[in-house]
Amino acid sequence: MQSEPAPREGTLARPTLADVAARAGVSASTASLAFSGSGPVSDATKERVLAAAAELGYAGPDPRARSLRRGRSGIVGVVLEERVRAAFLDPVKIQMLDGITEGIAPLGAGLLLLTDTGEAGGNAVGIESAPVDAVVLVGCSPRLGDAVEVLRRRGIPAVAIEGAAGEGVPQISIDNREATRRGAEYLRELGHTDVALVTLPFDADRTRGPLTPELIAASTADTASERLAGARLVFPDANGRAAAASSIEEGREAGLALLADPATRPSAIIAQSDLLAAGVINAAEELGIAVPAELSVLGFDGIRVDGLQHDLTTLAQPSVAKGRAAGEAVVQLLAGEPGESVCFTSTLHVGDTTAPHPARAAR
Amino acid sequence: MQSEPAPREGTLARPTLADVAARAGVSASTASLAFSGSGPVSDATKERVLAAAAELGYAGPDPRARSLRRGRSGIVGVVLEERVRAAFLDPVKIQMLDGITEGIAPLGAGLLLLTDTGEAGGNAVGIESAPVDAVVLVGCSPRLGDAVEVLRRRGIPAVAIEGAAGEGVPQISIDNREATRRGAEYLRELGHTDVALVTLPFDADRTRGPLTPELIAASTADTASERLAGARLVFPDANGRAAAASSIEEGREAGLALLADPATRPSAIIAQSDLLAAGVINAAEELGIAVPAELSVLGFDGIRVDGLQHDLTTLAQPSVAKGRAAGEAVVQLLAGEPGESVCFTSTLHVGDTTAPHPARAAR
DNA sequence: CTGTTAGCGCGTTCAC
DNA sequence: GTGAACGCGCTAACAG
Repeated sequence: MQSEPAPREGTLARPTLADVAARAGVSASTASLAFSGSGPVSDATKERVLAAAAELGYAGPDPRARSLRRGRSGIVGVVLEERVRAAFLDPVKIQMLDGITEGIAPLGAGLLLLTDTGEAGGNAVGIESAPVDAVVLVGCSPRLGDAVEVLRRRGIPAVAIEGAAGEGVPQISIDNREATRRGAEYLRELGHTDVALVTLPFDADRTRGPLTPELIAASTADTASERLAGARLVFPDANGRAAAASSIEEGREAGLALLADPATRPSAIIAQSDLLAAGVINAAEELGIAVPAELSVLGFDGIRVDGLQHDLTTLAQPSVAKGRAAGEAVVQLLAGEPGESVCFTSTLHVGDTTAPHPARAAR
Repeated sequence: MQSEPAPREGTLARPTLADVAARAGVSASTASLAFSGSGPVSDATKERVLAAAAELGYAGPDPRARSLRRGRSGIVGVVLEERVRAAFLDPVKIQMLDGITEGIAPLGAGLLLLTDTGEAGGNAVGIESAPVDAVVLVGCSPRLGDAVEVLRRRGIPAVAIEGAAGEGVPQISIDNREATRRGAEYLRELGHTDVALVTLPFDADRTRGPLTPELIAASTADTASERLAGARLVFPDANGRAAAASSIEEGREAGLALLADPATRPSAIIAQSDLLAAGVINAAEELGIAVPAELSVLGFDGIRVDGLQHDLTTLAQPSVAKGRAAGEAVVQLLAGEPGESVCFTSTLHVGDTTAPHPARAAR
């Protein structure tokens, strides 16, 4: 072994732990302990090692070698069912991500963004080859089953948020159906009988348009289906429109469609997200319909819609807590524990976008 | 060495490539080639290996070992200067992230979210210990210099978006000063002379309030400073307020403060982001000030502000392209090439939020 | 086309 | 408290 390996391509050969150890006059294992700090090393030795490292420009142990040796990479994967841009347009997802970050904080792990779209061709790092210690599956997708199977084979623990999971996969969810039912009941108590729905997309194609039985039957989106079912528990004949995404603009379009004709105009609208609700409110204001005097609007999520000047009546779900619970489940799984499934309860927040039915209020 | 290592805790020992090779009756390297597909392997052998893998429940090569051997992890780090939630509230950042994803697509690499906040205590995976092949630094921060130094020592190539970088670090930026100057000139051509500013935060504390010389002097935010400088090239005396973040709500507050007093009310406001501009418009509408008839508003970014019913006059910057360029620079660096710095040009998009100065229009 | 030989850089036994 | 050896699981060279 040469003491001075030839630098290649003008780049100085990066020093390795062994180099540092040699420079400090100690053995490699001692140097290792000096860095990981987990073993008994005299302060003097430790200092000498650190000094040697500084002189050589050694930047610490190679994470790749470390993770091979330790069997852990210190990375948690987050699998989104859409492309990054789409996922992060949804405030709820962002909050969940933030919650996940909190939940896995004790791990000190990084978050690796993964999508289940398409296949990881070639040597791409997909769900089947990512150097992750665990994975959080966000949102239910048809191919989620495959993902779980791959992970099971790889022995990588997984947690699912809002999606049918599988054996040994803790599930973090909320009471979509029951919550929506409660919201709908509140509207009924206010005297509303003629209620329309603006739903989240039901399928991967994000079909926009009227709520047809076919569309509903072909649903691959649990969340949309469950919230719809909850609403129909109270208003069995409620109809409406499916949006192509959860956004203010989509809500506005659906709102315009539902409110344009005074003859068929509902007295209340149940939107499956706050962004959609905000859009519906915008639409109403454009049409000169007063909210909540002439139209009640119910949202879902409990986010603060940036720029909306209403206090939305909504079913507030604990998005951050959901993420945190998922993160904590990851921590449990990595500790060899079973990993706790949690179903959170959404709470009806009564704001200023709902009011008694106009006819009743007029009495 | 035992041929049957004791399975621990009821978990079957995960098969390794060697196990598969043995089962298939080939050598380990052959099995390796069968998986990576990069070498000459007969179809028959390949099939046999794959079959053996399937029987054993082998899920493919261990990414940790693979990355140690190859010297590449297939992961690109994205360093955000804020916590995840804050960063992803900014549409521009999300678009950039999406662009980065596109840019590094040829690598098939995953995106690892990193923040430069605090230190990665213990064995946490921070910028100084993340198993990444390259890094994109997003946004300029005071400690960005440290980050670059750490990466240099580790030999990890870096690209900086909107931030002073350093030797060998390609920089992706836009013409903040010049673009704002053009926007300001457009306002001057419309006859405006009394122009107020709503800026992005100048420091890490995100101080909200009047634009004082002290605040500006202590700026650690290039973007805010440059855009300010550009505006003052045209309106040297322009004053205004710094927002604590780029959001509609912050814009609204600043707007209310600037517009409340009719005596000092400007005829135009230059906002340093579209979200801030949208907030200013909301504030104006609340105060019964017509946009653009009584107040012109200029934004920056060129994003579609969800829910805003105006076509904002703004300086459209190519956010996605910026991200893509950063991604491409990463690809170049990893290929051993120098990595190209790019400074994009923003274009003035004239929408319906700017109009001639009221006095001139009245003529 | 396939097998053999060496490590990648580190962490972890053990002895001393 | 420290040193010596071994191997994590895989793959890049070569030899056959």
